[in-house]
Amino acid sequence: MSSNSSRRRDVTVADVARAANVSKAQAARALGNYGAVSDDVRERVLAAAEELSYRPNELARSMNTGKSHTLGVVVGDIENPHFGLATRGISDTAKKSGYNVILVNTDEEQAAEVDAVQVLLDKRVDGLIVAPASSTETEHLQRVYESGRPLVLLDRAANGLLVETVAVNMTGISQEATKYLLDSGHRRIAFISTLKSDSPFSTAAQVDSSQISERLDGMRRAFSDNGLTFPHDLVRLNAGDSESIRHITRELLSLPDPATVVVASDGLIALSVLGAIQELGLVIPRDVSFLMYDDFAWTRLTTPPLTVIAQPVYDIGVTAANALIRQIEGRKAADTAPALEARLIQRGSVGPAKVLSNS
Amino acid sequence: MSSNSSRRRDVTVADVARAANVSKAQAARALGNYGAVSDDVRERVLAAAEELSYRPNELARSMNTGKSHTLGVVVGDIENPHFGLATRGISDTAKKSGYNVILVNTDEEQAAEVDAVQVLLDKRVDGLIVAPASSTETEHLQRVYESGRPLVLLDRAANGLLVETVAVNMTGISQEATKYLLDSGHRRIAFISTLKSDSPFSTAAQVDSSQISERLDGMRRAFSDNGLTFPHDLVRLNAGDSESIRHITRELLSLPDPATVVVASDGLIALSVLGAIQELGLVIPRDVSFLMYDDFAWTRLTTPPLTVIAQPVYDIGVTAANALIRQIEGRKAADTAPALEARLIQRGSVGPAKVLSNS
DNA sequence: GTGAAAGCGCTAACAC
DNA sequence: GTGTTAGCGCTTTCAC
Repeated sequence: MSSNSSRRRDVTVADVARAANVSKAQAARALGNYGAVSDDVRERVLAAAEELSYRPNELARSMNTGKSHTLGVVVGDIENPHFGLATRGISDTAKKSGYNVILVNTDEEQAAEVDAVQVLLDKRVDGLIVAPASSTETEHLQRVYESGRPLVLLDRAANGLLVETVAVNMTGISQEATKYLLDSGHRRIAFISTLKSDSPFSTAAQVDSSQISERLDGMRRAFSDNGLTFPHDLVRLNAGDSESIRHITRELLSLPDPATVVVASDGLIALSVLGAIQELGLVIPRDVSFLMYDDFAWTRLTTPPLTVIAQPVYDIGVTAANALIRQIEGRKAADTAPALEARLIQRGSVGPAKVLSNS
Repeated sequence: MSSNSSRRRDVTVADVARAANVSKAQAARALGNYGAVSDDVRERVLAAAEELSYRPNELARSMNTGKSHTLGVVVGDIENPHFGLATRGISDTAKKSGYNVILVNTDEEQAAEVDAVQVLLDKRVDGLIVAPASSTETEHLQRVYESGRPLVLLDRAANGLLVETVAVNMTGISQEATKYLLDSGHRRIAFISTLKSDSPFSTAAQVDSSQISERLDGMRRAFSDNGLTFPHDLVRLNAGDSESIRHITRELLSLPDPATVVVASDGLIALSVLGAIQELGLVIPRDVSFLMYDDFAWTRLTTPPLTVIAQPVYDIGVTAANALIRQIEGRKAADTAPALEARLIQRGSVGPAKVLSNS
């Protein structure tokens, strides 16, 4: 049986080399399998390594090669199943190509994101996947880009940044969904997002997130296609925590000219909106209609099941990871652009608009 | 304006030292703020660093210090909101203490877990948090322990491993919940878990997960407290993907002596079980009762809202991270043991047992 | 094929 | 306080 148990210090190439009676260089070559090594030497080295249960120090290795075989991922909220799923896609894909993943959560705080990117860079990750909290404050991403480190944006584009971005375009689907709502007779369509924005929404204002601005664009188009005017007064940004979302929901539904349908911009928001509607004693879709982004399993279990805009979230993660790895390994973009498209799934939460009592 | 933009090579302490007209050592001391440095020198160095936009190479730093300021986290499935939340707790806590988190997903595969632990060790993380896929195959964890690297187990204990474990004890709550079911007249109580197990469940068999065996223990106790026999035939392990769970559910509900209540061992399973019940056209709790582990927001939105066993998942993450960091920094355990307890939340999914037609 | 020796960017003894 | 000099564990010239 092997004598020494692993005590304090780790065993190094030098130890292995000594045990195998070869030079450190040869041992290193055999272990890292690069360069030229005779079969004889390789065998002896590998045997010795096994015997000593040698494990390379990846830190030292990375320092020389400059490669850490690690992908840095920065997301707003890992607790949000949307990001959970996307992260899963990234992680699975990374593993398949021999990469690890460092995950940093930013709480959707700009400062935290800047920090996270810096930390990851300092750790010399081979590349970064970032779901930027803002589409306008992007100097930190610009720096990454300039430093030459591969970077892929997830879910949201960054203004003026020529960086590969993996996201489904939301304009079309939003337009389609809105048309559907209009066709059902709805005119008072509310939209709730947690997006942090300085100005409460106003027509001209550039919205600080490509995802959200695309969705709003789609809504606007659908309205103008029908010769109607988009009800800006029903757009609510800055919806924060659950309580805030509930409050907003109650308010939207008790306006003099209330919303007849509420669109929730993600699954977390949806839960709070639905909670509020439930508390108000309103019945979907009789009293109010409901539409949400993202399709999770629970949306089929409510009464009625919910009408949603489903996104291929896992695939977005996979695609982003593949794109990043391709960049890292300096390969050309594949010509087969995988179609990432959202689609409207009509279930039971959208009904005809409630006829107004007056007129 | 500063002349050189960041081109190829990174700027190093040597560069900064040169620019500040001091020795490399002094520059390093000032930058890493350790050792003795005069105010004058510190200022010059910091200014130079700023000017050159110097960033320390954390890899090099880690190699010397042996500390990477990084926590390795190994979970079965980040897509599962249970782990999403726990991870969030870990991540928040880590950040607060200046640690980063490397997340590795194992798909609940033992081999992947062994691998993940090894990779993290190779990357020289300061410590590990692992939610072990198995309570019995623990050699890899044993090795971590022996190597002296701090290790904390999450959610599940490992047999014979004297490692700090953060998990709520499930026996008591399971007993309480089962008593509640028994009091409601249920005798045919089914339990579904995705736990991978060699043998289909049998009384004596040691179940390969502390979490699950505790839950089963609790059930058994409640039954014997009432002088009843636990219906082992209704325990289903190895429930795999969604389709498998649905199949199992259908089967349990169509036995000659069918289950009158189904207990789902986590949120993901619950979704499939509920889907199956819905497809069967059964109504909860009239036709069948339902109980699940973990309390997510959507459990309040179904009709009826679901009765659940809530665990402080986020806090489990927080506690685990704190414990690990404490170990890493060599501090003593805090005497204030934070109580992590699960509790039964009665909502509407458990009703009186359906009276059997025969007898 | 092989080995000696020079780094990678940083920290840490050790003198002064 | 400051500078000099070794390393950390590995990869990588560069001779032989």
